[in-house]
Amino acid sequence: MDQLSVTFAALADPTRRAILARLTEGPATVKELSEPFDISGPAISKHLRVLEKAGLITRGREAQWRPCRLDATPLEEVAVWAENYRRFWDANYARLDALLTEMKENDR
Amino acid sequence: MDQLSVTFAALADPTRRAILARLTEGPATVKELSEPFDISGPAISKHLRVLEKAGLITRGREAQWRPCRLDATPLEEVAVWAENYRRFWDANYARLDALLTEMKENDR
DNA sequence: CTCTTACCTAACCACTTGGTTATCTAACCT
DNA sequence: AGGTTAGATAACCAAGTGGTTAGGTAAGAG
Repeated sequence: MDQLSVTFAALADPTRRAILARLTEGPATVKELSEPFDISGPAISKHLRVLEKAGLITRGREAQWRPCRLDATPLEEVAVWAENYRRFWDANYARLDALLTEMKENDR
Repeated sequence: MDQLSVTFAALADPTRRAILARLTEGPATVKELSEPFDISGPAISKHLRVLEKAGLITRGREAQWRPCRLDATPLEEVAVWAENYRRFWDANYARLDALLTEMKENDR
């Protein structure tokens, strides 16, 4: 699978996006990351492995803790990819705008 | 599942992203969309249903054809989401830059 | 009316995913 | 040394995914 697919797949889970959001406030241990969710430790471990394979986090070692930190670089590719479609969602607004104008015309 | 998760999941497949890319050039029938890929018709049908449920395409009816057209509006949410992380990938560049500067310093 | 074309649905298969519990390692604390 | 804490791994399970083939429907063409 290509990098972009792996990234999108990693982002397709709300728990994983919440973990990323938490990591914007700074590094955190696995325990800290798992606190907001009522799922088991191993489940969190799996999510972290998915994020790590997608290159979205990196993990260090400090005694018995394995602190995670955000690495947002793959998200730039996501942003660039999405931005290429901007003219199409803009186009929809343009079309809607045209429709509304037409309706006003017909009203008169 | 929330809208964003469904959108990301839909985008996590290269075939589906290729279909979206093709649709930027204008509406297309299912047959036309399936041509570039050597997978069966039903497989394409499934991909289209995923895209439709994600709100990324709409489908009309014209005689025996069911023309698909792009609806990029869910991608705006994706772009906005990713943009919120811009400062973090920028931060990485900043850190890398600092590192390179430091290495140059040490070289002298 | 029959044939072909475009497309969908159903049933099936192998593989992946998101979760679990149970068990292990590694480091710190008495 | 023994106990606790942080975390990973293994084995398992239900549900979802991406593909297949077979068969169905609906519309245009001869």
